[in-house]
Amino acid sequence: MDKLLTQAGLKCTKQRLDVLNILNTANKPLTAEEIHAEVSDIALSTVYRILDKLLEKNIVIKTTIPKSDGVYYELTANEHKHFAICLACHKLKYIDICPIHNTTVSDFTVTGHKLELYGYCKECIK
Amino acid sequence: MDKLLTQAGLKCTKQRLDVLNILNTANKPLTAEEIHAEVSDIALSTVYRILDKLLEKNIVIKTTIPKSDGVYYELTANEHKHFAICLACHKLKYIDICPIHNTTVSDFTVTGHKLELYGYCKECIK
DNA sequence: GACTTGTTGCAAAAAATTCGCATTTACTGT
DNA sequence: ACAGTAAATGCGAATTTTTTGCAACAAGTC
Repeated sequence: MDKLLTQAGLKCTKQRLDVLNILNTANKPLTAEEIHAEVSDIALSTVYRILDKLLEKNIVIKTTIPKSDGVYYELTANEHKHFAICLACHKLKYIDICPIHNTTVSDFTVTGHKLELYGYCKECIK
Repeated sequence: MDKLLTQAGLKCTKQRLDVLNILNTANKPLTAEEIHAEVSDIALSTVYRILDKLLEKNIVIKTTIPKSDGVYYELTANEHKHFAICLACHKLKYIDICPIHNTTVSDFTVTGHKLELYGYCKECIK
């Protein structure tokens, strides 16, 4: 986990490792508040500053979740960036398929992507 | 444009049409502030309330833009939801290809999606 | 171990979003 | 067209979220 930091030229502090670990084990996007709530002894402003750095280095990405307030963060490295959101019950369902493989765009080198599907889950479709 | 509102069971007010038109002509995601700046005589709180309703009815979606602050809104109806973001210069490039056609997920009925590609544009790759 | 620079904590400031309430407006059925 | 009804708006204030300044602290380097 600390390789992410050192490779990006960031100092490897306890606080940063905590944030990374929480994002990693959560396996879903979290808000700054949620991250702060999980680590007992870290200032909220520090969480924001850490997230800023991680965004800058493309270690995390920001996202929003339909029908949920606020901004969420998740690890770029996690292959859990793909989910389907039920527009009725608002539950997230992680999907493992990825239809984006080897997508090419002219005049652009693709290094990553984010995909969200909207629709209705089995329960709500009734 | 007003069909979107009446079909969703929303009253068709001047303010709502203004917001929809701005989102439609902008052809890119806008923040609440940006929308407010474009319509001279509408309260900012009203912009937020309108956006809430439009989200609720799935007429707009929320999104974030890497390296930009805040929450952005864009029309679901617009087929401009797909863009590539350069991680170096942070420019958006709209893409017209859609690799998601007819994607199916088990136990889920897909009605829409959002796709963002990350990478480097021609200029920055050098 | 001392040095240098980047990081953190805290409290305060700024920005973004929501809320309460009086007034106005859009739709419905005459 | 007209009155009635429920919903939408404007305004300011309250709340929530995010950023900032600065002194103390900790990580990486020699």
